[in-house]
Amino acid sequence: MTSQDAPPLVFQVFNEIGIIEQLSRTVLEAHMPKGLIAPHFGVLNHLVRVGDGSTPMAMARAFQVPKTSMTHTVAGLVKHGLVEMRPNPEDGLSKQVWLTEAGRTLRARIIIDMSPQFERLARDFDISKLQDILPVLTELRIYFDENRNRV
Amino acid sequence: MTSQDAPPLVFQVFNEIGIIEQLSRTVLEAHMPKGLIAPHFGVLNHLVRVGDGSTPMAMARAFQVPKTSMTHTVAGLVKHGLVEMRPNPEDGLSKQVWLTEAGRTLRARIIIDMSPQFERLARDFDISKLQDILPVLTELRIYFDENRNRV
DNA sequence: CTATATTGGTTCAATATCGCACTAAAGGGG
DNA sequence: CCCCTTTAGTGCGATATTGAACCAATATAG
Repeated sequence: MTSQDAPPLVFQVFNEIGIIEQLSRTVLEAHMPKGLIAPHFGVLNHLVRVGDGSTPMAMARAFQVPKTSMTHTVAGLVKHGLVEMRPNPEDGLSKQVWLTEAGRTLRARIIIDMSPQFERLARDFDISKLQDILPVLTELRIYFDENRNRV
Repeated sequence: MTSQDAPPLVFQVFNEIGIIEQLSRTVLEAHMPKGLIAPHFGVLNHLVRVGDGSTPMAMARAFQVPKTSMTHTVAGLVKHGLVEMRPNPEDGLSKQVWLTEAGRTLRARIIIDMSPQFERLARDFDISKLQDILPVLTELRIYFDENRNRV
């Protein structure tokens, strides 16, 4: 590829995805209390949706981040009283992460606070287009996930 | 939204986008020399494609990052001899960022190194689907960009 | 059972991100 | 001109990310 060529399709897709990710993350973080950022919300949301009591390592795998990053993120949530760590009764090695009431409440409040923006997007943007791209994005994500070691 | 509902469509789309962004960034960074990460490539690539001599502030706006982040990224590129900073001849305040030969060469080499992965993706994945989603992603990115202050 | 390998988690250090505060240069009334 | 606002860039501090090294608990091989 020279500088004159249009970038390859795949390249363009990842480029747009990168920008959208950044802009949407900024929107999310605008609705989070000081000291908390997107990964904190990601963990809270995961624990609500999948059920709490998960281990840090399981979540590190779910989010595809190094375990040290998850340690740090969970520690931040503990510091803010949004989750609790307990020893895993099934073994003496791993731990479990449990939501506190404050954690559940904060997650719900953030979603409620953002809903007007989602509604505006739904008004201004042809939602059927999002419906169309979602399965392709999912397929692409799964492809990457499966080929993580080779790609 | 309660924890029982499926998350709203928009939410799911951003979720997939976030994961894909992370996985593709990891792939890119696997092809970068030690000490350089995705934002460094982003700037090199931008300077090749749009033309060098751009100012740090213009690039901060292009990438939608705070100017302090761009200062830091450009400083890293300077330290590695991939770009040069020059005073802007049009005013006494701003600066210009120019590629060095090493910068051009590195950017080209990274793209060449990644091309087998792109080709495999093109083989394994139905590329016409990417063709279909690209305009929607672009539209979504533009929507966010335009509503950055309100959303 | 013992030795070794694997696994979950933390600590530490290097680097990244970004808000705040600051300086210097422009630009715009008056 | 002078004052005031805006703009580009930097320094600094707080927090984030992540690889390397480490520890403790398990699992496995012999």
